[in-house]
Amino acid sequence: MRYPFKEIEQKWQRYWDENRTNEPDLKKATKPFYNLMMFPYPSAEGLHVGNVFAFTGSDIFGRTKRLQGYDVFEPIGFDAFGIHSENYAIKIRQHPNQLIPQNVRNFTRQLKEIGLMLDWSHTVYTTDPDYYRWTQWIFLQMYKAGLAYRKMGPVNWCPECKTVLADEQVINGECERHPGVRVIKKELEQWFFKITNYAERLHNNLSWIDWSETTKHAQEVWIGRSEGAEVDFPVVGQEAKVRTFTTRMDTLFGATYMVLSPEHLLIEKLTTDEQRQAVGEYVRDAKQKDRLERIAGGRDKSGVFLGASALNPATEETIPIWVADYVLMDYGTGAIMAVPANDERDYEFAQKWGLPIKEIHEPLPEERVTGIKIFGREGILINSGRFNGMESEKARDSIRDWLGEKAGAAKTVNYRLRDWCISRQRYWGPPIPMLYCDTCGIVPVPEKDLPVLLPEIDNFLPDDSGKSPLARIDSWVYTTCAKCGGRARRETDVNDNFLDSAWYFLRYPSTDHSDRAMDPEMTKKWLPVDRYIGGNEHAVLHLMYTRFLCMALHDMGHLHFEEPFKKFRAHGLIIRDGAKMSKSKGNIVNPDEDIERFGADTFRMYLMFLGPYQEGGDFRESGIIGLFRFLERVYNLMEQQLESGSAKDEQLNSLQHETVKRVTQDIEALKYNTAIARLMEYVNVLKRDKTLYRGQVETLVLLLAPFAPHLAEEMWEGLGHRESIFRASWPSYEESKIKRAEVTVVLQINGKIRDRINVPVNLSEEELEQRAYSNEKIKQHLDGKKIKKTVVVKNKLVNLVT
RNA sequence: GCUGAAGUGGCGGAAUUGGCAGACGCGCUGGACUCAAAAUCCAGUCCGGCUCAACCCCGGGUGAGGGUUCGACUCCCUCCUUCAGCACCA
Repeated sequence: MRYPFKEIEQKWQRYWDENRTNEPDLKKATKPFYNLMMFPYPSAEGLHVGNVFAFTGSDIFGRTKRLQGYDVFEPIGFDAFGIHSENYAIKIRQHPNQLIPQNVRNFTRQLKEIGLMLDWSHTVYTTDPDYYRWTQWIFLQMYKAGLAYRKMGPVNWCPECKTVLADEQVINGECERHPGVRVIKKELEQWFFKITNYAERLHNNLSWIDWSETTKHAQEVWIGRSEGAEVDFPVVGQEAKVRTFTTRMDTLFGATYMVLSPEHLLIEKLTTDEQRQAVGEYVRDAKQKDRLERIAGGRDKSGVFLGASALNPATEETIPIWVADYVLMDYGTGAIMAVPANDERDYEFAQKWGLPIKEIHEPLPEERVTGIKIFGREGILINSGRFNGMESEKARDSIRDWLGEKAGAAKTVNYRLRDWCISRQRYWGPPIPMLYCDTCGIVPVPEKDLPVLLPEIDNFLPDDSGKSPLARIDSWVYTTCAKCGGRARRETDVNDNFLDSAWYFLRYPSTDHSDRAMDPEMTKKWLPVDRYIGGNEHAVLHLMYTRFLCMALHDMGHLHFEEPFKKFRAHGLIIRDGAKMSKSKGNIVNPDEDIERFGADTFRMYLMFLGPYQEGGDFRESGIIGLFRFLERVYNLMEQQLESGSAKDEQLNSLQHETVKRVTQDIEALKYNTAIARLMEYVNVLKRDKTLYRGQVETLVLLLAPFAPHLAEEMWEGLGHRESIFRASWPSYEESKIKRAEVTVVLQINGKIRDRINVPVNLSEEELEQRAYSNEKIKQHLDGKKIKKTVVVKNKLVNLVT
């Protein structure tokens, strides 16, 4: 019989909708389980296979938890503000106000067709004033807590789009939408969040949060903690000192020159008259170049001598001070002591400009032989005065202590992490709720006046003024000061889209509460999130901002936890034609067609069968048919007569228990591919057998339910049940029933398999050995050779060594 | 360049973590059903040798080379390749 997936899927999707089976009672729930998936941004193209893969994997987990007796809350929302959506609107010349609702409708249809166990009664739309008023409220809390501040900062600017770009839209220094167009740096006054205040905690908590290792590693690198010390270098003939940061205090005796970053404040003061012109030109040039350009220019070490010199506090030698753009102002102190003998960059610079290179480590044997220099290494100190002969690692502390306070030598920790630039000179986002008053200065919009509504304007196109399109609407910009009642201007920038998405999951349980962002009772009950599954592309953006925001809100007393997710697991990527599936690669596959042809259940299972969920898989349509056949075979089990109870045959019974065990474990480990393989093996055996028992089929249908929920419901009903299968409970297994009477034991000679024998379980080692000796094939292959040693592993093998 | 992950049939991928390599699925081959095709069902499918053929039997085999071990896809060393992330962070 043909498997009528279309009717089945429509029928059960309607059933779930009408009976609200996917909506747990958030207040009354006794075993809450918050199963979160990363909400999508509703692109015009609709969901692609990568999204479906991500959502399905999360849904299978949630559905399993549901069957295991939890009150599973699986909400969804739309990350509909932001540059992605806006750029598309610009491209097709449609207003985002119209475009976004269309896209959301399309996404909603697709999400429902996949058969996800989503609770649509707590949906969040970031573009909804009822949501973004609280995004703005969060901004105000950050401001109150001193975590939001204004400063001049560089932004990515695409001259072609005439607009600011988000970092992730800059690919190798070029605009995502205009390949070949170099993104430039523009200095604008921006709002920043002080994420760096939390660098240490963000780093330290990584040691205990239960996240995918790959994600934690990415965050660790991004935060970039490094321990070191600061040292002052006195300037020769002047009052000034140059403070540097180093992780390698042990190399201090090898510091033969110094370098200041082009933005360093001391440059002006230290530059001599002879060098003033050259230095001025260099600095001006360097400042115009953005970071990407500096990198794009290769690792060519440009620089200019300031004319001034400093005293190396260890050697008391005079060393020249240079300015060069390979030193960055926003890391450490913006100045370095250069040790060309142990640092590759310093070495390149010294080579180019003829600066002295002083060895401070005993050369390694391989360096002596090959003549290849190895940088950044540890060793025994030489040319280092009283520290000669000391191991470099030890010398770090010793030299620092020796220099002591006179040289300002103090232990410090530096982080790579930079403050989060929140401002966007764009239209499609929540306006930053700030006012500028001529008399009062910066004034936050009072909370009672929120939301600051995003005005509906026809011309939302960005221009090259460096200001948001909102700045063009005088009637909106000019308002009264909340403090003095005088004339004030509004902040015209909107906030970064990542702020919208940094707290959406905090809102889901509280969507019924319009008087506050997070209802305390609901928050206490449902948060932190039990399980979060999403893509690793957000490892250092969304997932970092989210952690930061939770810590900040925790410290302000709004949350009872500081880490938002009890468990986070990163899923893998869907590969197609050898590349990650993405719009820019042009290898996107829309799931609609496959779902139309084979049904959602088949499609879900196919995606999960591609490979281990946490590693992703290679998408090609050719394999879908296999899963369709499988479900059809399962469906056709319904035609057979069922005997009541469970299988009488011990082997079959054992297989059933084993299948339950392995499927349960595989799902817990997100190994959906092997879980499905187990189900197939089980079905293959059921098909082979003439008598089918009700217990066997019910078990199968339950195990299948997370993967193919529609078919499972249909069959569950066919088995005579009145309620949704998701009100039933997950099958259990008994370890004792899995044990079989017989096992196959391998007989080897010198590790080569010569025969396999079936023996009773737990047969003694002595007995196994005897059986091996008396085995015909073993005798043949031994050919009279003497046995030196016998290795016996119970229930597994006997290996004879000759 | 640095960091991380991974290399297994024609393809996607399994292997209880040192103990039967290739589960499961796709594809392919042969057969059944059919006037025929599709669909479905059954059988076979790592490579090579032996064999008229099949079964058996024998040898080889998890990117390459070496090592540890009674025994290595699994552990160690060297190298190659692919993917992902970071990229002058002192």
